[in-house]
Amino acid sequence: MTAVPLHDWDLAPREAIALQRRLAGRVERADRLGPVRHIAGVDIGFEAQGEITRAAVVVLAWPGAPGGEFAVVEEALHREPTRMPYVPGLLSFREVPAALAAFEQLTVRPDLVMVDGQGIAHPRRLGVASHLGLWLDLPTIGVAKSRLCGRHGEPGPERGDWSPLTDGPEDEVIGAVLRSRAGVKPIFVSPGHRLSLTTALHWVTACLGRTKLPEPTRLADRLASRRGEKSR
DNA sequence: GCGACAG
DNA sequence: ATCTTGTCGC
Repeated sequence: MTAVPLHDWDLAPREAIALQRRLAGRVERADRLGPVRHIAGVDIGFEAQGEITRAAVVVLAWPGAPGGEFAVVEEALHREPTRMPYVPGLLSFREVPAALAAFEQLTVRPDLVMVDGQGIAHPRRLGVASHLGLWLDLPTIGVAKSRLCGRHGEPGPERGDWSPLTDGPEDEVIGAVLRSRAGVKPIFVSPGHRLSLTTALHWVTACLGRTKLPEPTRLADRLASRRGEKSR
């Protein structure tokens, strides 16, 4: 095997970019999902002025209740010293190691994973969702709150309306700008690994509750930012 | 050289 | 991402 050892997470920007180019070629954009019974949400937060990284994973049962509520099957939180600063385009090297550690705590292996960040909607087509998907060998979807690269028009006003996110000279479609809630800034959805954009949109839409973010990501976000203790 | 830039 | 109060609106 030509597996990259874990210590190679600490690479100089130059090498990290070269690695992304190689890994991008291994990302699968065609659907390869099994039956979906468990959907996970992943997000990373920080504490102590960014010195400590908090990786949170929340596993939900599919399907949920009619009202858009899902049963939480399991939660995992991993804390570790932050390994590197935020560098646009190299986010996965900062967040994926901690996310993998959190996944190791799980007793159930999710069938689909939603990650806070971009999938292939990345300069080298290897956003954090794609990178994590490759390491876990699981279908992943990138759900970002803002744009990293690409061009797009304004999506329609209704929940579910979306417009394609394109990039490059060939106008390659790399994701979708989705109106997840009326009257709110849209979210950026892109395939991470092992699924198409159409399928990614299907699942993100299916997991929308009353808020802007789909439930998996929203709950992971809350746990990573330790907001679960507050407001109660 | 001048912007743009997930979390 | 995180630091932070009140405030506008359903």
